[in-house]
Amino acid sequence: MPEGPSIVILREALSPFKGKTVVEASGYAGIDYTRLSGRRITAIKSWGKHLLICFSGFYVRVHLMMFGSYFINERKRAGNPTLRLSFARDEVNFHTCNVKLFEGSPDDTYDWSADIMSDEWSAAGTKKKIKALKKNTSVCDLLLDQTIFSGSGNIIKNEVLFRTCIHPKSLSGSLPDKQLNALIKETRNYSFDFLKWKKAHVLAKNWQIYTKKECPRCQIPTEVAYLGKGMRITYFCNNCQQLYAS
DNA sequence: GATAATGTTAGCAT
DNA sequence: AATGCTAACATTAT
Repeated sequence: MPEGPSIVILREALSPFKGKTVVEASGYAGIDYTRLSGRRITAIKSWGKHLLICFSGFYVRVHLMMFGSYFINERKRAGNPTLRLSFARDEVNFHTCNVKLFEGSPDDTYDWSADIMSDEWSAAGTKKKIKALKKNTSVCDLLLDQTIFSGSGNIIKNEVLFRTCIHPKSLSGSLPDKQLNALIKETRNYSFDFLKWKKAHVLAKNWQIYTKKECPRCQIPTEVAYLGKGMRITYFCNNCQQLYAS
């Protein structure tokens, strides 16, 4: 389900629970659920694909992975939740996700400037991190690297490379400054389009290259390949996406 | 019913 | 020591 923008939607949906006290927590994540009982939620935050439910002195990280789902004041038909938070009048259920409790505050460990959806996101900081990478890092891996583009996923990768006319087999160290800047800027920009379209339930309708059989610019058939370390599916146009890999 | 898909990481191997 | 690869996990639509 989730790339960064989808987690922003989740964070916003849970924002009314800030200040509320957890009456009981349960599930099969294996965390110490008793820690949450009677504790007040101090903040609902997110970092990339991580949802952070914050309490005084600790926080719970929820990662929806590939198939995670959540239900607010309703329950999934089948299956037990990984995490259930029961409040006086409400209930939140998370299914099929990775849940972990951390001591301290998210500020201790998270680099907010890496989060493509954050107010603190930094283009300059992102560029600096990319420059520090090996020059032969593929742009496919780059756009899925959560320490650099926290929240970017496979859809964002595909659409951003198409929008910036960069061939997915390009290497980070071979990108001219102009293209590198465009890549960084467009990753954030598209992510906010993603958020807007996801909220309006028209995300897939606005895909230009992802899952497409034909390039919307050239009308020639798109290429499909499994690229990068993770061999993730990649759609691109061989004609209008320029290869930088000298 | 098989397949593949918006993801990550522990653990082993090099 | 650092890097790389694989298996594992879990759900749902096609």
